[in-house]
Amino acid sequence: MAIFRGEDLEIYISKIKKRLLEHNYKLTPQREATVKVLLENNKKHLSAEDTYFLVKKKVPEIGLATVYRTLELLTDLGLLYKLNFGDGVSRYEFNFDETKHNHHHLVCLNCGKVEEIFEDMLGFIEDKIKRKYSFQIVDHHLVFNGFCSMCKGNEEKLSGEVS
Amino acid sequence: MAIFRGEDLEIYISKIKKRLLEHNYKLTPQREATVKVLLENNKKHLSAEDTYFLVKKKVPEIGLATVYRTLELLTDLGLLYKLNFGDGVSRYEFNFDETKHNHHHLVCLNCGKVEEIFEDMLGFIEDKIKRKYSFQIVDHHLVFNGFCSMCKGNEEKLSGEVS
DNA sequence: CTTCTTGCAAAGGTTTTGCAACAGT
DNA sequence: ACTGTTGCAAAACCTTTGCAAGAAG
Repeated sequence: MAIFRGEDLEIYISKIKKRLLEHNYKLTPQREATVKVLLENNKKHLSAEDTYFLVKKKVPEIGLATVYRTLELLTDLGLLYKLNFGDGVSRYEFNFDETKHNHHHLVCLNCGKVEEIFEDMLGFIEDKIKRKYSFQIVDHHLVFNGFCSMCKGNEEKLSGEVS
Repeated sequence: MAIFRGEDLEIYISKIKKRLLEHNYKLTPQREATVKVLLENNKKHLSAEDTYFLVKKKVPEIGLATVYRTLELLTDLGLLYKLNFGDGVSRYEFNFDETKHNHHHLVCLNCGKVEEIFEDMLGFIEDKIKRKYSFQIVDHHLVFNGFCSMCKGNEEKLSGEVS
């Protein structure tokens, strides 16, 4: 998925505006700035506070609560995906193909880096689950924890640690 | 994985005691009661507070902080697995086979029920990730969101909701 | 003794909410 | 006017931490 800038960004924002209007919500300057920040930094999995500080550069008077409310709104509309990597904060990324959230995350236990991989390898698993458990799958969330290529080899000094 | 009670429970607790002692920790009455509660309710994915109230029945004077500290300790020792279903609290379950966390969760978007499925279907995916991304996998966490067999058919009245 | 452990209370950090003011239609 | 939206501050919420007292070897 390409990074959004320039015209692409404007096109995507107008799509979002349309979607908001369909639900009787407005694309206010605060919301637009938030959306832009999220689109421009989509691979960084921004937290609410990350987003807040970046939006503040565009709209200095914005409040943190507004960012939270915008994130919640966009998530409820299915435009954003709320992620949790276990670090105590929710992180967000755009859900470009709203029907399928077909990528996964590799979270390094040492440096904390989050790498995205864009392969939906779960098709056959989903089919099996649908059949076997009568469960209608809407989305999935797959996280692999381990050691990234840079940190590999350092895990010995970590594995024995107990808090 | 069988539910633990009676003798099985005692055997498992003595294993845990041994593990704690290896790391110079004691199996105090508070810790033992916490472990018992977790073992007796392992399928319920208890939160810290859930656990606290259940432990309080056995050891009324226990404090919430002690439960948190016990959960952290057991998690650090690899005996517990800390789960996050996106509802704002951490939940815990025993990690019986400590080498592999090979089951997944089906979380219903309507009733919130969490169903466990005990199939590790990710072997070939892990192999691919190891090769392609030079990522050393330690664990994985797979959650499917959707509608359980009981709630299927009710999703229409939910899908349009916005907060 | 010495070290680990506990309970309580306080603090920490993230997220939500109440409310009066504001904006757009 | 009416409804949605905002910023601020306060509250709510989960979790962690400081500390003096307690327990165990």
